[in-house]
Amino acid sequence: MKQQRNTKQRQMILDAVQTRLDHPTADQIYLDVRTIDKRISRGTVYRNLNVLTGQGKISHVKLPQTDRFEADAKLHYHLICTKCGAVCDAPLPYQKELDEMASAHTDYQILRHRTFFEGICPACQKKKD
Amino acid sequence: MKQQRNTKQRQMILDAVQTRLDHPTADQIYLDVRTIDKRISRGTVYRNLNVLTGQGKISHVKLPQTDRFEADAKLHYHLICTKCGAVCDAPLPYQKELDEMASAHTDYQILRHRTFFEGICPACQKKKD
DNA sequence: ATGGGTGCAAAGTGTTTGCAAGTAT
DNA sequence: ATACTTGCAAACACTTTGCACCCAT
Repeated sequence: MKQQRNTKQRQMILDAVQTRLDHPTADQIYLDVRTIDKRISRGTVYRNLNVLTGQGKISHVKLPQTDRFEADAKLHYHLICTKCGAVCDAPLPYQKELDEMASAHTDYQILRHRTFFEGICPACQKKKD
Repeated sequence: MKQQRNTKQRQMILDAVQTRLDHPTADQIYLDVRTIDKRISRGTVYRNLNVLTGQGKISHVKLPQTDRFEADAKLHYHLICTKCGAVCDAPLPYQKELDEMASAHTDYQILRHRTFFEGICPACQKKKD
């Protein structure tokens, strides 16, 4: 694997993800970092989010619409509001038995699974439209 | 809800999805339908795939990269090869208990969940690179 | 010094949309 | 006749990339 350096941009991007408690999109990270260094480019943010994900320092949350990133690298599920798009962690443990079941019944070499729940968040329920 | 018509384009698109045994992308459907009617447009395909999904006649498989569609409208999981992108149905039943668990532990009104397994398909395993 | 990294802008993907003309009901 | 649909092309939203310069090691 190629040697990877520690640039100040990469560090700022990691800090930005770790600072946020939610699930920011790449563009939100870009905007956050830009408040500190207004010369950073979107390309650099995208490239580094991928590098940091590869290093296991952050995780890439693959959802419909727009992908998101978060500091918590442990496997877990997400909840997404189909009205407003809000994303939060799901209060359920990762079901590793599902990977075992899938492995047992297919010839795929199963690595993991990703699950996201679709529903209406409390705020949108109140709007009752 | 607005009245929906039965156009020949819509029917051809539904037929195309039902004819395929795999999980075609919108563009694959477009190409398939084009072999029959070379005047159809991508916009029409996208619009109708959404309409048909809304009618419950087909299902929209939301995966990273490119969304796919399939004739089977029952809830089920998918397997995706991280090397070649191949998609197939997972041999596991939909775990409705997960929806109940999520409902019990959050204030979201849970509608469903989507799960996809990531792994290496048999063909790519043989390539052993 | 050397090769990974950055900024910039252009190019890609995949999908949606405005509009005038067409057509199912 | 009415209003849902279509074809076309332009517009979008998000992400990747080529390139010349820069900088961490």
